[in-house]
Amino acid sequence: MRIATWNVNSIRARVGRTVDWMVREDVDVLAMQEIKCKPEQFPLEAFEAAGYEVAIHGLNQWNGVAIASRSPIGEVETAFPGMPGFLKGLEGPDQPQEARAIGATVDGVRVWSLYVPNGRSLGDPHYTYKLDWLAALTDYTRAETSARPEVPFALMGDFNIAPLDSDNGDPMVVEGVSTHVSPPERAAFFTLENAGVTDVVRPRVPEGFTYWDYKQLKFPRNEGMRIDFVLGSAAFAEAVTDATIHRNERKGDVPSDHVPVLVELALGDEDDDRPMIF
DNA sequence: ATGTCTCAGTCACTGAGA
Repeated sequence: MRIATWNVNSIRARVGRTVDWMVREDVDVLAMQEIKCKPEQFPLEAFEAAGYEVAIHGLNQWNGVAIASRSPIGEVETAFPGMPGFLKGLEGPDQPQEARAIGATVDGVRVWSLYVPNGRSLGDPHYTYKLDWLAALTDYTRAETSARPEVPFALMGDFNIAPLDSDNGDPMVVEGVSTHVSPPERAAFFTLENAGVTDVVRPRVPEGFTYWDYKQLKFPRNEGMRIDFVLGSAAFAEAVTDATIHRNERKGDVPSDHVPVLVELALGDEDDDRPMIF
Protein backbone atom coordinates (compact mmCIF):
# COMPACT_ATOMS: atom_id res chain seq x y z
CA MET A 1 0.00 0.00 0.00
CA ARG A 2 1.24 3.45 -0.96
CA ILE A 3 -0.28 5.95 1.47
CA ALA A 4 0.32 9.70 1.60
CA THR A 5 -0.64 12.93 3.35
CA TRP A 6 -0.99 16.34 1.71
CA ASN A 7 -2.30 19.69 2.89
CA VAL A 8 -3.78 20.73 -0.46
CA ASN A 9 -4.87 24.28 0.56
CA SER A 10 -8.23 24.12 -1.27
CA ILE A 11 -9.02 20.98 -3.24
CA ARG A 12 -11.15 22.98 -5.69
CA ALA A 13 -8.17 25.14 -6.60
CA ARG A 14 -5.84 22.14 -6.97
CA VAL A 15 -7.84 19.06 -7.93
CA GLY A 16 -5.96 18.67 -11.23
CA ARG A 17 -2.48 18.52 -9.85
CA THR A 18 -3.59 16.53 -6.81
CA VAL A 19 -5.11 13.69 -8.84
CA ASP A 20 -2.29 13.86 -11.41
CA TRP A 21 0.24 13.31 -8.65
CA MET A 22 -1.75 10.43 -7.12
CA VAL A 23 -1.92 8.61 -10.44
CA ARG A 24 1.72 9.35 -11.33
CA GLU A 25 2.94 8.10 -7.94
CA ASP A 26 0.59 5.09 -7.83
CA VAL A 27 -0.95 6.31 -4.56
CA ASP A 28 -3.51 3.98 -2.99
CA VAL A 29 -4.61 6.20 -0.10
CA LEU A 30 -4.32 9.98 0.32
CA ALA A 31 -5.10 11.88 3.54
CA MET A 32 -5.89 15.48 2.59
CA GLN A 33 -6.08 18.56 4.78
CA GLU A 34 -7.44 22.07 4.18
CA ILE A 35 -9.83 20.98 1.47
CA LYS A 36 -11.68 24.25 2.26
CA CYS A 37 -15.11 23.11 1.13
CA LYS A 38 -18.26 21.24 2.08
CA PRO A 39 -18.80 17.67 0.82
CA GLU A 40 -21.21 18.83 -1.89
CA GLN A 41 -18.54 21.22 -3.21
CA PHE A 42 -15.78 18.58 -3.33
CA PRO A 43 -14.66 17.73 -6.91
CA LEU A 44 -15.49 14.05 -6.54
CA GLU A 45 -15.75 13.31 -10.25
CA ALA A 46 -12.02 13.77 -10.88
CA PHE A 47 -11.19 11.34 -8.07
CA GLU A 48 -13.76 8.77 -9.16
CA ALA A 49 -12.58 8.95 -12.76
CA ALA A 50 -9.09 8.08 -11.51
CA GLY A 51 -10.43 5.13 -9.51
CA TYR A 52 -10.74 6.60 -6.01
CA GLU A 53 -13.57 6.89 -3.53
CA VAL A 54 -13.40 9.72 -1.01
CA ALA A 55 -14.57 10.19 2.58
CA ILE A 56 -15.05 13.92 3.17
CA HIS A 57 -15.48 16.05 6.27
CA GLY A 58 -15.96 19.76 5.56
CA LEU A 59 -18.24 22.25 7.32
CA ASN A 60 -17.45 25.57 5.60
CA GLN A 61 -14.64 27.38 3.76
CA TRP A 62 -12.18 26.71 6.58
CA ASN A 63 -10.18 23.60 7.41
CA GLY A 64 -11.77 20.43 6.03
CA VAL A 65 -10.20 16.95 5.73
CA ALA A 66 -10.71 13.96 3.46
CA ILE A 67 -9.37 10.49 2.70
CA ALA A 68 -9.24 9.17 -0.88
CA SER A 69 -8.73 5.46 -1.49
CA ARG A 70 -8.65 2.89 -4.27
CA SER A 71 -9.91 0.22 -1.84
CA PRO A 72 -13.26 0.53 -0.06
CA ILE A 73 -13.36 2.96 2.87
CA GLY A 74 -15.01 1.83 6.12
CA GLU A 75 -15.65 2.92 9.70
CA VAL A 76 -15.55 6.66 9.00
CA GLU A 77 -15.36 8.99 12.03
CA THR A 78 -15.37 12.79 11.72
CA ALA A 79 -13.71 13.47 15.08
CA PHE A 80 -11.62 11.47 17.51
CA PRO A 81 -13.17 10.91 20.95
CA GLY A 82 -12.66 13.92 23.21
CA MET A 83 -11.68 16.28 20.38
CA PRO A 84 -12.11 19.88 21.62
CA GLY A 85 -14.05 22.53 19.70
CA PHE A 86 -13.31 26.19 19.05
CA LEU A 87 -15.30 29.29 18.26
CA LYS A 88 -13.78 32.76 18.53
CA GLY A 89 -15.38 34.73 21.32
CA LEU A 90 -16.78 31.65 22.99
CA GLU A 91 -15.18 29.73 25.84
CA GLY A 92 -15.71 26.39 27.49
CA PRO A 93 -17.05 23.02 26.46
CA ASP A 94 -19.94 24.38 24.35
CA GLN A 95 -17.64 25.32 21.48
CA PRO A 96 -18.43 23.40 18.27
CA GLN A 97 -15.91 20.99 16.80
CA GLU A 98 -14.17 22.06 13.60
CA ALA A 99 -13.52 19.88 10.53
CA ARG A 100 -9.96 18.91 11.48
CA ALA A 101 -10.05 15.11 11.71
CA ILE A 102 -11.40 12.21 9.72
CA GLY A 103 -10.64 8.58 10.47
CA ALA A 104 -11.28 5.58 8.24
CA THR A 105 -10.27 1.96 7.83
CA VAL A 106 -8.78 0.88 4.51
CA ASP A 107 -7.46 -2.65 3.89
CA GLY A 108 -7.24 -3.18 7.65
CA VAL A 109 -5.28 0.04 8.29
CA ARG A 110 -6.79 2.66 10.59
CA VAL A 111 -5.92 6.03 9.04
CA TRP A 112 -6.48 9.55 10.41
CA SER A 113 -6.21 12.70 8.32
CA LEU A 114 -5.49 15.49 10.80
CA TYR A 115 -5.26 19.25 10.53
CA VAL A 116 -3.87 20.39 13.87
CA PRO A 117 -4.94 23.94 14.86
CA ASN A 118 -2.42 26.59 13.79
CA GLY A 119 -2.24 28.39 17.15
CA ARG A 120 -2.03 31.83 15.46
CA SER A 121 0.22 33.41 18.12
CA LEU A 122 1.53 32.69 21.60
CA GLY A 123 -1.15 33.80 24.05
CA ASP A 124 -3.98 33.63 21.53
CA PRO A 125 -6.97 31.48 22.60
CA HIS A 126 -6.22 29.45 19.48
CA TYR A 127 -2.82 28.53 20.93
CA THR A 128 -4.43 27.04 24.04
CA TYR A 129 -6.91 25.26 21.78
CA LYS A 130 -4.00 23.77 19.82
CA LEU A 131 -2.40 22.36 22.98
CA ASP A 132 -5.73 21.03 24.28
CA TRP A 133 -6.45 19.45 20.91
CA LEU A 134 -3.06 17.70 20.90
CA ALA A 135 -3.57 16.49 24.49
CA ALA A 136 -6.92 14.95 23.55
CA LEU A 137 -5.35 13.36 20.46
CA THR A 138 -2.64 11.91 22.71
CA ASP A 139 -5.21 10.37 25.06
CA TYR A 140 -7.08 8.86 22.12
CA THR A 141 -3.88 7.53 20.55
CA ARG A 142 -2.73 5.91 23.79
CA ALA A 143 -6.12 4.22 24.28
CA GLU A 144 -6.42 3.08 20.67
CA THR A 145 -2.90 1.70 20.22
CA SER A 146 -3.06 -0.22 23.50
CA ALA A 147 -6.59 -1.56 22.93
CA ARG A 148 -5.88 -2.81 19.38
CA PRO A 149 -2.09 -3.10 18.99
CA GLU A 150 -2.47 -5.54 16.09
CA VAL A 151 -4.29 -2.96 13.92
CA PRO A 152 -1.87 -0.77 11.90
CA PHE A 153 -2.77 2.77 13.01
CA ALA A 154 -1.51 6.04 11.53
CA LEU A 155 -1.90 9.74 12.31
CA MET A 156 -1.21 11.63 9.09
CA GLY A 157 -1.40 15.32 8.46
CA ASP A 158 -0.38 18.90 9.05
CA PHE A 159 0.69 19.09 12.69
CA ASN A 160 1.69 22.79 12.57
CA ILE A 161 4.69 22.00 14.76
CA ALA A 162 8.38 21.92 13.82
CA PRO A 163 9.59 19.44 16.45
CA LEU A 164 13.35 19.95 15.95
CA ASP A 165 15.38 23.12 15.41
CA SER A 166 16.45 21.65 12.06
CA ASP A 167 12.76 21.48 11.06
CA ASN A 168 12.60 25.27 10.91
CA GLY A 169 14.40 27.02 8.08
CA ASP A 170 12.42 30.25 8.30
CA PRO A 171 14.41 33.00 10.03
CA MET A 172 11.15 34.85 10.78
CA VAL A 173 9.99 31.93 12.95
CA VAL A 174 11.74 32.34 16.27
CA GLU A 175 11.40 30.45 19.54
CA GLY A 176 9.94 32.71 22.23
CA VAL A 177 8.02 34.71 19.62
CA SER A 178 6.39 32.32 17.16
CA THR A 179 4.07 29.36 17.19
CA HIS A 180 5.17 26.00 15.72
CA VAL A 181 8.50 26.05 17.61
CA SER A 182 7.51 26.87 21.20
CA PRO A 183 8.57 24.40 23.92
CA PRO A 184 4.96 23.55 24.91
CA GLU A 185 4.06 22.69 21.29
CA ARG A 186 7.18 20.58 20.88
CA ALA A 187 6.52 18.87 24.21
CA ALA A 188 2.97 18.09 23.07
CA PHE A 189 4.35 16.50 19.89
CA PHE A 190 6.88 14.35 21.75
CA THR A 191 4.23 13.32 24.29
CA LEU A 192 2.02 12.24 21.40
CA GLU A 193 4.86 10.11 20.00
CA ASN A 194 5.31 8.53 23.44
CA ALA A 195 1.63 7.56 23.42
CA GLY A 196 2.27 4.77 20.93
CA VAL A 197 3.23 6.24 17.54
CA THR A 198 6.50 7.01 15.82
CA ASP A 199 7.54 9.22 12.90
CA VAL A 200 8.04 6.67 10.12
CA VAL A 201 9.42 9.20 7.63
CA ARG A 202 12.29 10.84 9.49
CA PRO A 203 14.49 7.71 9.73
CA ARG A 204 14.26 7.39 5.94
CA VAL A 205 14.25 11.11 5.07
CA PRO A 206 16.33 12.86 7.76
CA GLU A 207 16.49 16.18 5.88
CA GLY A 208 13.87 18.31 4.19
CA PHE A 209 10.92 20.58 4.68
CA THR A 210 7.26 19.94 3.82
CA TYR A 211 5.96 23.54 3.80
CA TRP A 212 7.15 26.89 2.49
CA ASP A 213 5.14 30.09 3.00
CA TYR A 214 3.92 31.74 -0.21
CA LYS A 215 5.35 35.08 0.92
CA GLN A 216 8.80 36.57 0.50
CA LEU A 217 10.35 33.96 -1.81
CA LYS A 218 10.40 31.40 0.98
CA PHE A 219 10.55 28.46 -1.45
CA PRO A 220 13.37 29.74 -3.69
CA ARG A 221 15.32 30.60 -0.54
CA ASN A 222 14.40 27.20 0.94
CA GLU A 223 13.18 28.89 4.11
CA GLY A 224 10.60 26.20 4.86
CA MET A 225 9.49 24.05 7.75
CA ARG A 226 8.90 20.35 8.36
CA ILE A 227 5.42 20.27 9.88
CA ASP A 228 3.66 17.43 7.99
CA PHE A 229 4.12 13.97 9.47
CA VAL A 230 3.12 10.33 9.32
CA LEU A 231 3.07 8.89 12.84
CA GLY A 232 2.48 5.15 12.91
CA SER A 233 1.81 2.55 15.60
CA ALA A 234 4.27 -0.34 15.96
CA ALA A 235 2.13 -2.52 13.67
CA PHE A 236 2.13 0.26 11.05
CA ALA A 237 5.79 1.22 11.45
CA GLU A 238 7.08 -2.33 11.05
CA ALA A 239 5.29 -2.58 7.68
CA VAL A 240 6.92 0.57 6.27
CA THR A 241 9.40 -0.12 3.47
CA ASP A 242 9.97 3.39 2.08
CA ALA A 243 9.14 7.08 2.60
CA THR A 244 9.55 10.17 0.43
CA ILE A 245 8.87 13.91 0.61
CA HIS A 246 7.77 15.24 -2.79
CA ARG A 247 9.43 18.64 -2.85
CA ASN A 248 8.80 19.11 -6.58
CA GLU A 249 5.09 19.55 -5.85
CA ARG A 250 5.90 23.00 -4.45
CA LYS A 251 6.98 24.04 -7.99
CA GLY A 252 4.96 24.94 -11.07
CA ASP A 253 1.55 26.52 -11.50
CA VAL A 254 -0.61 27.21 -8.45
CA PRO A 255 1.10 24.88 -5.98
CA SER A 256 -0.11 24.29 -2.44
CA ASP A 257 2.21 25.75 0.18
CA HIS A 258 2.66 22.15 1.44
CA VAL A 259 4.04 19.11 -0.42
CA PRO A 260 2.92 15.48 -0.13
CA VAL A 261 4.64 12.95 2.10
CA LEU A 262 4.38 9.36 0.84
CA VAL A 263 4.93 6.09 2.69
CA GLU A 264 5.07 2.57 1.27
CA LEU A 265 3.75 -0.32 3.35
CA ALA A 266 4.15 -4.07 2.93
CA LEU A 267 1.03 -5.38 4.62
CA GLY A 268 1.66 -9.04 3.93
CA ASP A 269 -1.71 -9.92 2.39
CA GLU A 270 -1.36 -7.68 -0.62
CA ASP A 271 -1.77 -8.97 -4.15
CA ASP A 272 1.75 -8.14 -5.24
CA ASP A 273 4.87 -9.85 -6.52
CA ARG A 274 6.64 -10.43 -3.23
CA PRO A 275 6.85 -14.02 -2.01
CA MET A 276 4.80 -14.97 1.02
CA ILE A 277 6.82 -16.76 3.68
CA PHE A 278 5.10 -18.73 6.43
C1' DA B 1 4.73 46.10 3.40
C1' DT B 2 1.47 40.00 5.81
C1' DG B 3 5.72 41.62 0.11
C1' DT B 4 0.91 35.48 -1.02
C1' DC B 5 -2.95 32.79 -1.46
C1' DT B 6 -7.86 31.20 -0.80
C1' DC B 7 -12.73 31.80 0.13
C1' DA B 8 -17.26 34.25 1.47
C1' DG B 9 -20.09 37.92 0.76
C1' DT B 10 -21.45 40.57 -2.59
C1' DC B 11 -20.42 42.18 -7.42
C1' DA B 12 -14.66 45.58 -6.75
C1' DC B 13 -13.76 45.31 -2.76
C1' DT B 14 -12.85 43.92 2.34
C1' DG B 15 -12.33 40.52 6.09
C1' DA B 16 -10.66 36.16 7.81
C1' DG B 17 -7.37 32.66 8.17
C1' DA B 18 -2.91 30.77 7.38
